[in-house]
Amino acid sequence: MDKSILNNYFHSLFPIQKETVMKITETFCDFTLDKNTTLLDKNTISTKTYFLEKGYVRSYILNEDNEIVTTNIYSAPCFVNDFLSFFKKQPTKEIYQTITDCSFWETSLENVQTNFHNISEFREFSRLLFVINYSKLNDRLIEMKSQKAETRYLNLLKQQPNIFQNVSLKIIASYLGITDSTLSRIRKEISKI
Amino acid sequence: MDKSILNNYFHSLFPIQKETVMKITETFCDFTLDKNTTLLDKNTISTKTYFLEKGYVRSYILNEDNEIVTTNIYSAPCFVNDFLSFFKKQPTKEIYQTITDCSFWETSLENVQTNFHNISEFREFSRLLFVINYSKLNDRLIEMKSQKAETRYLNLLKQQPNIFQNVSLKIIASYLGITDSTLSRIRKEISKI
DNA sequence: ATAATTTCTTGTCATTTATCAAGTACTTAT
DNA sequence: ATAAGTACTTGATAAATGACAAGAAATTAT
Repeated sequence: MDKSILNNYFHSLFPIQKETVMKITETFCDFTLDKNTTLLDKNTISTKTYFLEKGYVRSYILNEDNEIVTTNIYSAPCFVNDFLSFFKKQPTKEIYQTITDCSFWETSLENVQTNFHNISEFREFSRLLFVINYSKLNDRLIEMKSQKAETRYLNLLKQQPNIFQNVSLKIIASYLGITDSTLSRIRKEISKI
Repeated sequence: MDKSILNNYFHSLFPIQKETVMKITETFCDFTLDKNTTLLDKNTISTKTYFLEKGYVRSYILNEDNEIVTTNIYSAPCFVNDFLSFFKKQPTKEIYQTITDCSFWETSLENVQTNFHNISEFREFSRLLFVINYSKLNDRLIEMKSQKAETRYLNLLKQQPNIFQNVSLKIIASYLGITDSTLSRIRKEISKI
């Protein structure tokens, strides 16, 4: 039950006292999942918030033709949450699945609420997480609209090279919004130079 | 100084007492802007949060070739915010500009902070706004990755028909991530049927 | 160790969308 | 009222990406 990675995550984002963090993470419980295991299924209501301590997770949807569209790739350490489902108790549209063996910490909405309303630093932290996540998503949408596939690939390679060591090209292609054949061709073209 | 639209916006999203809303919006001040006016410029730090009471606003970035990429279209009533700039005091990447004549309410970060830490209903409301905005953005990214331009156009037409009465096709095309000629051809194709 | 499955690559061809350029229809400013 | 600018459309052509299929390489299961 070593909570150092979880606790350090709070410190890394926000100036906050050691005791406050310990109080916040007091209710977190740990568990592990093997690779290719569902963390949170489609059409369920997420009752927990998850902190990914180690490993890689992705979220995806199935489109009309039942093809997988990867919506996000999470690489530890980070929180993994379906905000709409967790905070508004709505059924998930996406499926969350481990890509590698993973270790997590989890806590309930009830505990989050207690902390949110009683610990001002946790409120600030929560809001900061939203701001950061929103901003990242916004950047991805801008990139998706204004850059071609090759540029998006090169950006990802630069910004998250670790993903390429741990996630299959099939998943990465789907995350970039292209087919795996197109990704393969892009990589071939780049390797020529 | 009729705050009814502003106040009603709170009630429409969240069960909350009349008195609480009045306390929250007490510090909001109103102002108007003519069409095609900059609300928040690039590379500035947003010191206010804005509520759009009437009119249409868009945010956009200029890409490498100095072409406009419309990132969002806001139609009243709604909050208009650059979260990263407002909450993390970072310079804006986007430019926020009125599309039509607009009326706004604004308040400072200081006031938001006071409410956030003192009024539990405001905390819940703030978080709800984040959850909703995040979820909308996520849906747009999924659509952008998995649907072709014609489908994205038809979805927008269905979900926000009012935009088409108030925003030029040039801006709508840029919002949809396509050129205005492509949008023109899509509309021609659809009108044939 | 072998078979089965999945991932990755590559070829051919089709579809979607962009680019550039020109013309018409509106709006806005003087 | 006229000129200037902007929005919208359309044509011809090019670029980006997808669809489908087949084979090679890697991984997983038995």
